[in-house]
Amino acid sequence: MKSSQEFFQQFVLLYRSFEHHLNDVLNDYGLYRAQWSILHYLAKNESATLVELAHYLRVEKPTITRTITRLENIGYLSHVPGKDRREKRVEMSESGATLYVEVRKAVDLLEEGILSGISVEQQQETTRIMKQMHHHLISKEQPL
Amino acid sequence: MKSSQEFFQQFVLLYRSFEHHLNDVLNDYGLYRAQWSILHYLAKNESATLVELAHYLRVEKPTITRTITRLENIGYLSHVPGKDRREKRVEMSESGATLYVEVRKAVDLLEEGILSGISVEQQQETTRIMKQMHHHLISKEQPL
DNA sequence: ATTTGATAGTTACCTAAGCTAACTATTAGC
DNA sequence: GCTAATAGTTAGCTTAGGTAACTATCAAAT
Repeated sequence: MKSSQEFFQQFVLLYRSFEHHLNDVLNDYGLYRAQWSILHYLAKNESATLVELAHYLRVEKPTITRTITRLENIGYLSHVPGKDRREKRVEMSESGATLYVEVRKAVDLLEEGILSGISVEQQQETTRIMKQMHHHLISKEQPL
Repeated sequence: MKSSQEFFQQFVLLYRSFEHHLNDVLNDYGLYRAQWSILHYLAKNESATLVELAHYLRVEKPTITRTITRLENIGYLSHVPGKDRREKRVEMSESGATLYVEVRKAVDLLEEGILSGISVEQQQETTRIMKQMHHHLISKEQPL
């Protein structure tokens, strides 16, 4: 079998298993994957507009709107006023930030468990390769 | 940021981009990801029962039932009679197999494009690492 | 041989999370 | 100022996952 086939077969299986376990962790806190990915972004980037999130996560705007609405309803987000009144800029609220650090611990535990036995060098090398692959995919979408 | 966090952030982003492009390819043939993963399994394993597929893909039985039903309706699967009359063993029909080789070409093209510039050795090493990670996840689920 | 328990699959139903199409409200460019 | 483009929303569809409860068949123990 082609090494590319083996690669992606393993890649997909691993992703599905990972998503499964991640969901188990998140559900303990009443969260879902899509919500978590937004909180994660806001933890690393302070604030974001919906379009920014849509681009980053590579989903359409209505998908983001819905997830944001849910996070707002729970009270994990707050608005950041800006001068462009079309856009809606959000950041984590205090309770959102509090929850994030808590869940982050549990997710770190899961992730580090999965990576146990794999050296930091190998992790970084693999991350680098994945970035390269991601870049190949992005450049296919050029006509944005 | 922890290297595990960077790893999984990249991992998830890459997966989502990949799934997106894979879907684009599959849709040209009227297929979806879940259907494709079953055809892929049957291409590598000749035949399978629903439970076998559920275990491999790590989803529940009703999910498999539905996807199999769809593939049957399109005519890509046929039954393999066996002595245990509880189980339903399926394989690809002729038209399923024909479609598979066709789609396989397109998917190979996509996958090889994504992996371009990454040596076969690196691909294999990364596959090995992913297998190791997958194994960590599986062993967490021991009580099966 | 019969009963009991496990296993394979199905049915019905719920939910998350993606999508498109069509819309409003702003802003930017000419 | 008018027109284009951009940000976001609403409505509605679909895939694909999940549980709970069920039937049919088989295996094992008594």
